[in-house]
Amino acid sequence: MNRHSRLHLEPASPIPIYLQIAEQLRHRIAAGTLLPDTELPSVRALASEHLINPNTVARAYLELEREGLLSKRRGTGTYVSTSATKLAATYRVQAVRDLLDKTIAAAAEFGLPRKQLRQLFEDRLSAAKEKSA
Amino acid sequence: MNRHSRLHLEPASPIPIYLQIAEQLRHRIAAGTLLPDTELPSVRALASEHLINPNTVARAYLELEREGLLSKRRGTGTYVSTSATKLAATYRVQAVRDLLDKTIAAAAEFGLPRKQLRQLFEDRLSAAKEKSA
DNA sequence: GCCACTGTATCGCAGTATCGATACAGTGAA
DNA sequence: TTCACTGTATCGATACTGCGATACAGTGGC
Repeated sequence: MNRHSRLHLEPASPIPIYLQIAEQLRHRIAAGTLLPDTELPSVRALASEHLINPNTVARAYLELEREGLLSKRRGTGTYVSTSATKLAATYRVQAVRDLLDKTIAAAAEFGLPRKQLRQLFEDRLSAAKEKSA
Repeated sequence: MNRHSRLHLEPASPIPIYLQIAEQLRHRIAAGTLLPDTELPSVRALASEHLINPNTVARAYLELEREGLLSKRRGTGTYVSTSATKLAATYRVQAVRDLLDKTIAAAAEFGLPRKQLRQLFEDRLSAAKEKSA
């Protein structure tokens, strides 16, 4: 089994643990840190490492399996699926697309002109740039 | 009491009733359909009209009071506050701003280049335009 | 076959949120 | 003061969610 750097889990967070796990694995897959066909830690191994329940890990794995990022074989283990890297990227683009649609819908719904929405978008983009710099 | 067109409530919706009420009132206030200083239906009146509990209406009113859109006087009634129209508008702009920030953060977090994000934004904007046309 | 490892299914507990029933409290006109 | 109207506070039923304990089931090396 490969060496994985520990996940960063916050039990006190309002975000459920299984979603924290899923998101961090998704991120690593998209970033190429977790390569296709890599074997993941067993649900028990990851669970005991983080002092949580194996089912909680299983639930995270299930999420990612549904997204096509992981493939599981009972009795054998859980693996990053072959096409995962590309999939994870498109999955994340889709997430951004959804957020954009939601934003645009919210703006349209109360009659914010397209021009102002564009302006706002550019504003926030610069604001984000400032912060990161 | 003024004549208000009925709210459209869906008890089966996953969105809580009190939020449905709040959102629709917010919308009417921002749109100028509900003018400042207008008296709203009493919690009991609105509740019995929609066959729900007065407390559910009260909770919606409470939300809007916190946002400064309504002002309540026990024993007297609930009124659209004087500066509500402007407030509601800024409230909604803020909502869009928050969504934009969330979107930009999501894009940045997995390294989507600004250029592509802009492209995506324009894409979705046109897509929305198509749909509305 | 045996055994130690995989993932999975079932059950129950605890925390939380929505909403209703009901009782409480303030206001103002008669 | 009285009464009919306002909003408010309290309590409980119900549903849902996250997650743990525990038992079940498949796989492969010995």
